[in-house]
Amino acid sequence: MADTPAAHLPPYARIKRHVVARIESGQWSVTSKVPSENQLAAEFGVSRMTARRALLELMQEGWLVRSQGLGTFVADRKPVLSMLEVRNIAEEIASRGHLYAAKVMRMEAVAATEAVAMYLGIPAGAKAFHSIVVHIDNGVPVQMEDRYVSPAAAPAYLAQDFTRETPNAYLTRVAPIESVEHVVEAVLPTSQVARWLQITAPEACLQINRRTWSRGHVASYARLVHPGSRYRLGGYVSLARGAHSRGHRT
Amino acid sequence: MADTPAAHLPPYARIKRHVVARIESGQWSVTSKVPSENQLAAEFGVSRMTARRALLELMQEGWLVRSQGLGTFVADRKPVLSMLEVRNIAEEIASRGHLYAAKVMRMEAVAATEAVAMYLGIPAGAKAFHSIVVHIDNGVPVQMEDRYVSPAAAPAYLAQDFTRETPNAYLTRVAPIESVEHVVEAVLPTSQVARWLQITAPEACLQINRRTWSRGHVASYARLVHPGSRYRLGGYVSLARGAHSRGHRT
DNA sequence: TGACGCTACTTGACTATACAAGTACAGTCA
DNA sequence: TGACTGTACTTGTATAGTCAAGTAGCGTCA
Repeated sequence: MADTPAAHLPPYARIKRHVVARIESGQWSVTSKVPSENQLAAEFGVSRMTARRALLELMQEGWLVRSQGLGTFVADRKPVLSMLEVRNIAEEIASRGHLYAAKVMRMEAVAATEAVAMYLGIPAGAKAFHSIVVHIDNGVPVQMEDRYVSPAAAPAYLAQDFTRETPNAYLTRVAPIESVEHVVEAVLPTSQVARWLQITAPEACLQINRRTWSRGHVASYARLVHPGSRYRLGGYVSLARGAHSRGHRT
Repeated sequence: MADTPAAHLPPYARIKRHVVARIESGQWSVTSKVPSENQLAAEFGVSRMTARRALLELMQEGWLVRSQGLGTFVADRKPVLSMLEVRNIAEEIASRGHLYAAKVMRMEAVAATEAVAMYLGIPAGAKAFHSIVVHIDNGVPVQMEDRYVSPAAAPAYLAQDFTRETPNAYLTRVAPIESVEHVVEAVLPTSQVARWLQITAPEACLQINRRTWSRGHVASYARLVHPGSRYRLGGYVSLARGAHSRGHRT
């Protein structure tokens, strides 16, 4: 798709089209760096805010991945799914939650941030248990979970470990995914996460925010970063924004 | 969820929290009007662009519905789905595509816009067949489809009708939904659409962009506005942004 | 070697302003 | 009555600048 003549597109849309054309033609391949806001602004003779808007929208649409201080990169995109695939994948996800082994890398009590508190249904600043869990599949780390658990709803087999802070990794089982809150695809792993997942290049990761329930209560709010598994979990089940009466995206 | 103390939230986030709190507490009910950008800016002592950002993000997150010239309204939201529900709904959608009757309200040959051309894989400005289809369920109009069909891929039973422009409504069958391109929920029906769907209040509609295939080619690109059916189609199957090598959101 | 600080560059947040474009409504006029 | 016009208000697009915050790379120094 080449740059076709104007057709009265506003500047920000023209920049979007330009970037999409470069990506689709393969000139800018996956994970390669995209010109910065200032570079695009200069190239198109617009202000930085206009170039910025184009890049932000393309990020939301899944074309790009952005990171403060690093830059903007071409995201890894997946094809549209048929209803049949949706059904099969939903089935698999619903059934295979216990298949992985997992290592808990870190565990500590923290004060819940605004977002975490909202998901857990506790006041902001209240104590929550934070653990970092790396999921292992056939010896390969495929998924990293940044898990927050409300103290009241902590399952028994984990609660004992929360009483002491343990820097050592140990194995635990993984709860099945019961529902998906929402999915954010525009994520670059932090250096820490990249190390855990053995990522070298700036590879676009998948970020899933999910909630699990225990005895009818919200038990945990987790963010998954999940670059290398067979199914890219969240991308397939990205469906619901919002929740019953609480919970949002910020 | 009341307005809890600051916690170093940037202004735009504080406005978002304020609006969400009003919605969740029921002070601002569904489809009721939200303060305008200027009103919020004055109330919070920020510039219009900052208030605007808050409203725009809340729109993307499904809290609000906006329309130029009209204003901003509280959107109708749905609960998070379990994997089980996803499976069931995907199954139903995949199987019930032929259940509806439909009326074609208008049919004419038009020049494809940038977006339509991209979806159909034809050059912008090339001729496409545009029809407006209203779907009937038990005598009630539940869905309106703004359908573009590439002339090369037009199915035989429709092609004959494309040769003549017909202002008269007539019944046709509805092709099953094979896949979903993406879903936009933040939509107010135009006055025309509202009339067809017999909507009186400014009710938030569901907009689905989908593509169907015919003999391996992209046959049509349709936008569905879908307020009243039992399952709110797109909201449940909103999953894939982007496509194989073409197609985007703008 | 390792810790530190500096610089250059990136995105994030925000201001204040301007004009364009779409909607609703009241008023005018044939 | 019906068509038209102007006004007020809304969101959409864009500018040009500021400062904050995060990252990488370099050199310095103990």
